[in-house]
Amino acid sequence: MTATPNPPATPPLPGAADDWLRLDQQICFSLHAASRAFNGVYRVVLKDLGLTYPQYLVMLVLWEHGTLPVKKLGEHLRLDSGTLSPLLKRLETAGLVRRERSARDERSVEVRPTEEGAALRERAREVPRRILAATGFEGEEVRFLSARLHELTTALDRAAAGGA
Amino acid sequence: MTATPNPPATPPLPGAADDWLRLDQQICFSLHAASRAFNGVYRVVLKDLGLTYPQYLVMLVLWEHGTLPVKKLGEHLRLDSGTLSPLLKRLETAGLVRRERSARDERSVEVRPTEEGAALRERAREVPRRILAATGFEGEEVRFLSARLHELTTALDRAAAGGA
DNA sequence: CGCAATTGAATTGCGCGCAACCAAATGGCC
DNA sequence: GGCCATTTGGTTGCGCGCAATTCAATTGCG
Repeated sequence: MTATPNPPATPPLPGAADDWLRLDQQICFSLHAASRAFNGVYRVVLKDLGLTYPQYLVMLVLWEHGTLPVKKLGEHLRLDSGTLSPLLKRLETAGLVRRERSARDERSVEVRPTEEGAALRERAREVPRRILAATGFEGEEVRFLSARLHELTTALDRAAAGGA
Repeated sequence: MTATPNPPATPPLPGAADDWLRLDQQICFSLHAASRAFNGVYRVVLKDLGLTYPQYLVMLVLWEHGTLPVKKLGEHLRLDSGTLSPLLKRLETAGLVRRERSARDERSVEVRPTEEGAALRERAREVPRRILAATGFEGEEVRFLSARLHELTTALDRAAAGGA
């Protein structure tokens, strides 16, 4: 399955290029697919809670830090207002958070979990265990993988920001 | 940064649950963030080619396998027609592929790279090297990470399909 | 003080990912 | 041949994710 018969036309670089391309395909596919597969499992597990995966991420941050302005929320999650604003509006409609303009800085919007939102934390306690079970990995492996992915993200962000 | 002062209210499970939750946050965040970070780097690198990341994935498959029906493309990429149909339509508009109903099975639509689409392969040869450089990882590490992510995807897909 | 620059959210537009639904073609069965 | 389930793509609807724009509030600077 991993054997290319021969590049049919115009290879301006030596054969090694094809190896790069194959490697690229690997990491391309595997990361993309893993991300979507994770999303799928979270979708199933979170259905009971009425949360999507990104909404769950938001609630995780709010459970840990309490009330936060949209800006801070975005920094934790690497998301901007273009993504967060409608998402938070939906969470508010669902009765899980409240959004109110800060008194001392009218530009800022404070996001605060409601009673219901805070209560949801208890129902969410089962989630991590079920996710870990779905991975079939040991906690140690997950931790390791996590660390690697974090390194990767840091490097990629630097590269993207640094121009190329 | 990873120190929770103390769970303020109603923990029905012993403290270990908080560790699960933290671990979940880790893998949650790291995978999600890594996926988006990768997407961001690809966005930059692929801009010259006029391709998005998923479009690049489609072209990779077509470059390797030649003409394929939409169904097969979807199997390679784990994507369904809901995603592929509009994407392929855009690739066709861009002049990179042609779509034509199969003669012997009118249900099937064959996707074939055009001359221009095939030619794009040469311009894409630089991409993998630039991506790998952006990761700051060695080829070996990438290979390893890829393999792990592939395992992860397989496990997660099984779990999602298997009901839980 | 007044005015420009900056900041924080919201909005718009577009592409992806997926579920749900639909239509046409095919193949099996009587 | 007629009737059915299955297969294959397409369409719709909704929720991200991100770039670009807009707008109000704030800050900084003369």
